[in-house]
Amino acid sequence: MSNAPKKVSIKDVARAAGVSIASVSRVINATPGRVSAETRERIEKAITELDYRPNRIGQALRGQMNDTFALVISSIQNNFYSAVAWEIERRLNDAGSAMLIYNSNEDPALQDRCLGDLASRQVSGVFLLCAVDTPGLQAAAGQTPLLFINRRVPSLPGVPFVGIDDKSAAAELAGAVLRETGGRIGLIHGPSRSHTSRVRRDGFLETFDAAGRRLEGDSVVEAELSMESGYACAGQLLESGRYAALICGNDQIAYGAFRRCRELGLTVPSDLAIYGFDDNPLNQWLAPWLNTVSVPHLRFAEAAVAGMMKLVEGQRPGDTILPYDLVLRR
Amino acid sequence: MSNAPKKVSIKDVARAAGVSIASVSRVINATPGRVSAETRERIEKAITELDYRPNRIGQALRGQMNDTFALVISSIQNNFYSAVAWEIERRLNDAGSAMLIYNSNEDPALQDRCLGDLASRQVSGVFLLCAVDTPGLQAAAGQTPLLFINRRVPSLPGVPFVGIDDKSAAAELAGAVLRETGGRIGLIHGPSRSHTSRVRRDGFLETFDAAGRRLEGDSVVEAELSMESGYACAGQLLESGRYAALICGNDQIAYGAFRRCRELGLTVPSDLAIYGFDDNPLNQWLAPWLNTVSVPHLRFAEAAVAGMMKLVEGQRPGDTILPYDLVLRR
DNA sequence: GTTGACGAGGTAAACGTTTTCCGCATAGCC
DNA sequence: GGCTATGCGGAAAACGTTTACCTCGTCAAC
Repeated sequence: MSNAPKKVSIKDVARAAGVSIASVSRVINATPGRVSAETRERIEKAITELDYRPNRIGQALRGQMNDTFALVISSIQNNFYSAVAWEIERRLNDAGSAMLIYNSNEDPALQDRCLGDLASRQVSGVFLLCAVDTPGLQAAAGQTPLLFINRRVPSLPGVPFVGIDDKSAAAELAGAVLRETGGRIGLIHGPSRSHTSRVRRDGFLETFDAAGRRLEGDSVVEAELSMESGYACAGQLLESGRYAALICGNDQIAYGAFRRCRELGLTVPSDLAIYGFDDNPLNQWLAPWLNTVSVPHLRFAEAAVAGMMKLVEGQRPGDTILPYDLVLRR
Repeated sequence: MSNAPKKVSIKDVARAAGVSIASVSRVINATPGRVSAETRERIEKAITELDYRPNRIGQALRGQMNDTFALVISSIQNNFYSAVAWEIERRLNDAGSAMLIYNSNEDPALQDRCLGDLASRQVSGVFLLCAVDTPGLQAAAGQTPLLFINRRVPSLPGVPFVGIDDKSAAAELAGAVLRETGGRIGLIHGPSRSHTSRVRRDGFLETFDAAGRRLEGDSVVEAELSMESGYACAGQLLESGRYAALICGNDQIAYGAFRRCRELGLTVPSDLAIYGFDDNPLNQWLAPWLNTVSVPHLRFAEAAVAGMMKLVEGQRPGDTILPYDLVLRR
């Protein structure tokens, strides 16, 4: 404890090697052709002997850069988001960068607090895993490289986006529902505040309309993207009658619906089929009853990191629309 | 994009208010009795007008402190760990701090890479959510405030710990198993490399011994703390005979075992009961069949943050042993 | 022998803060 | 009026880097 061994700085290395700090810096940064082989060797020896590691704070202050990224996630409970977050972390770490993490909880004020905090930390870039449109977001857009994942904010078309074609995925899932059931269909979609949720909802509804099986108004309800809300909305729906299938705006909502069905004595999927969206990696272990759209979270992370790297180099990457898969479990 | 509006620094505020940067700093830090009310007011006006926020990098460089903490988590897949992590993040954010996150994946080399990276980032403290004993950990212990959560490292008794009494929890759970089943019992415990896993295993085995129902050697297998490993080990166990109950080292293992049972045509819990450990918050939604020990993840986070705050203030908080609950679902 | 180029390495400024030290008034005291 | 105490505020050093600029040899070319 206490008497911490003094941190070793570039000065100590310079002194140990008998050179100036400039030369040490040149060795660290592998500046080409500025230091002789013999001096370089001496410095490297001193570095390993002292176990010196350049202080990132000093580097950041001087170079305005940080090798630190931030990820703002809108729902800590959503395991699909977690999975994406972790994959991003892994890739950033492999690249020698670190990741700050913030939860915005879909709350505009909280999101802005996060973004403000970030600004004062000089991060190199920010991943937004489902952002909401706020003044703070608009302000941040001019200051820091931003990248949207899974949900875009229409008022910021210049910010690159990584996601899937939600509309067509929703339409395909709706097609599968139509094929597999002739009974009554319920829809619990996400909040219309979210662009992605709106697009999915429209994909579902338009497909049903086109097939001549328009959903009645009381078969469609709006939920938050949470298990609790799915539970509540499923209860509301199911007390007004029998359903053959429930389509949910994402897997979290589906989990809530599942619990409600169980409590009502309904067996899934024999009494009623449940459809979700995202394909949480946990599903194959715990939710074999869930039909869903598999969104490739690994490729999300990959594309997001690649896009961010371009961004920090000053390029302007385009949007990345990834393929998805229908997962129909019986 | 590009032409980013120049960041506003303390100098700009000083110029705008017609004072020196020292005075601005005094206002920011609320240094008592060093600046007159009228000057303070002028400075505060300039601050809000320019929307100035002190640069944390500069502050960190000067003050050797960062208001940034790190959390190293050993398994990204474990939702219980995620839940704890998120609760810590929330509390740190409320306190105006940020959280860097790292995944060690139970890999000693990866953990040491994380700790090395952390050292160069001058973090204020590190939460270790299930650490493994490595040279890098020993080195970090002298440099930075450390706090163990859920798993201690016996060779570092000086580092505070937040957790439960795993031995007695395991014994209680084993007692419940004995009470509820007269059939054959299998145990899939965690890796003996982990102190916590060893303690839990001993708690189980000693209770069975004491009750005169010693488990035969082939009813006990060692798994990693993952669903995949639980799946594999459950397969190994179940091919050697029928079991009335399977006790798993944690919930992740139990999920894997559940999937194996399902694939073997066994119904849980009527054909066979499954017992886990941790009580992942998801269980109440997706795993109503799972008996487990409920570890209070909110209080973990609370105690961990409180302990860390003491640590950064130079105090030496003691270990925190929290209460647990048996969750027996029928 | 003078010049120029080039290679190696040092000096010092700059990044944005905090904090120590100092100076300048004003006020209070004799 | 001279003295000190006090309150306010500025100057500058320091934190650990990077990098633009400079200096000093050495060597080749004329």
